[in-house]
Amino acid sequence: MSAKYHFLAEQLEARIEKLGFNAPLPSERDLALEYKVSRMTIRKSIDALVDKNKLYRVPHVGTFTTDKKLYKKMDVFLGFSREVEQVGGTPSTTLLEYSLMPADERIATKLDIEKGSYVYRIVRLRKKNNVPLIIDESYFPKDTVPLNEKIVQESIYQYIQTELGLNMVFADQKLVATFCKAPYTQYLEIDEQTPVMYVELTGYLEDGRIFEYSESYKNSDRYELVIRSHH
Amino acid sequence: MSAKYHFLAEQLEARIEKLGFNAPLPSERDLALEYKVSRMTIRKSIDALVDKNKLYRVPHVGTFTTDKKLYKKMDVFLGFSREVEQVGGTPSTTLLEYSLMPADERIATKLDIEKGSYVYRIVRLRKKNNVPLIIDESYFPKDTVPLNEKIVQESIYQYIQTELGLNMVFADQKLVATFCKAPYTQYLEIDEQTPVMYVELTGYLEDGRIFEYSESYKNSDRYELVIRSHH
DNA sequence: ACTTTTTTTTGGTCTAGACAGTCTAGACCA
DNA sequence: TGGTCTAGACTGTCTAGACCAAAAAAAAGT
Repeated sequence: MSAKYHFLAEQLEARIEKLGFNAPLPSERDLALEYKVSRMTIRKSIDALVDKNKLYRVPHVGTFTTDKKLYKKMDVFLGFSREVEQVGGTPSTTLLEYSLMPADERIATKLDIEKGSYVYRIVRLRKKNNVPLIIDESYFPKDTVPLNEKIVQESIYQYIQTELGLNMVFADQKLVATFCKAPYTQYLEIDEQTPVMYVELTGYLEDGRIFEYSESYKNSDRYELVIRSHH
Repeated sequence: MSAKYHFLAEQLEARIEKLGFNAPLPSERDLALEYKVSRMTIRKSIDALVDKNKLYRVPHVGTFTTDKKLYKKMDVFLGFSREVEQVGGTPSTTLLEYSLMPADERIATKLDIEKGSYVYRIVRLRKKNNVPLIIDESYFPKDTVPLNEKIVQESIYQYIQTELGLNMVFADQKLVATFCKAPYTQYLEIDEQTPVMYVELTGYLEDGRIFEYSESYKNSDRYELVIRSHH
């Protein structure tokens, strides 16, 4: 973690924030001089930021900050609260259930763990501006993601990334249009003839372990699911 | 394109194919000697393959070929036919409409082109094993993607990639659960009370141009939409 | 004022070293 | 048998140069 290029990338990222869109970065040679590192090192920092879509290169011309219009973020890994905040709404969550339980056959399979090992089961109602949007049933394996009620009421995703230092790399989502499961219609304030999006999400870590499996019902009248797929 | 590391990456990729899963690659130093390049160069080749999920590194131990079980492909950019073939089904397509027309306000906005410039409108019914799954309304801008009826009846995506040499980099999909639009229920062989997935897809090229906008109704009883999102 | 030529700047690639931190296997010792 | 030390192998990081081709800027010529 004490890698020089990593530190430089953070420095540059802070600098980029102030530059606005499509602003030119100093040349690689100048930056190398300024930070007193070799050009290869500053290049590795820039490479990292290009990967993160913070910068783009134009050969023989220069390196520039990203045009946000084109590459605005749509990130499954933000978590619900940040997602809602990004579009200027006020998120709120009602914790309907929080328990530690042994995984049954089905959940063990979904999380790729031993049957009987402990998992957290979390059921949440998520609202935007007090309008109910989503019901979530989430499962986290205790061995990989040790939780407590305080964390659950804040941001689980942020905890996984910053506190546990785990790298969430991708998520598979299975999407089906259906009707809402019986006990949940009242929470979403819909009737049983309203179509909803049913989504099964499996979240993977860098090393291939699954850190989350969730099933959710999303109110399609009020919530549009937007997903970006990269090639 | 004549970059040495790029060439090496291709050589290595061919080599990897023969190695099987989780097989160790020779050490970076050995590879550098073998191919008569510096270690930094062979590293850049390996980095590229790590990005492509063909290899993974274990610090201080070695570099290994990927475990395919974990990283199987799920690619929006395959197109419907290949997608169905991958799961062992037989795809078929009925071309319901094929026309060249000037873009109206709405379509021009979606494709980010001038109103009135020409677009292809293609409506297709897609089946798997003769079971109707999807109705697609697709729009392609003529300037970017010149089509003809023969191409439409084969694979548009393959044509874009191999014939036109365009690089499709990502697609945004907006997903909503709803009921099927009136004239299409008969094609999908469902009634108007069956929930379907309504998907708006916008496909982007490397340079930011939009090569496709489509609206589709997917029969959720028979077709599960699976999407992988990367961080 | 305009065009052409030359020079400079830029990112892209590549080299041949170097040191640090980690893991393994074998030697050695208690 | 079990613990410790050590030498070697490995990836990760970093350096200080170098050359290339394309773009841009500057200079020169008309």
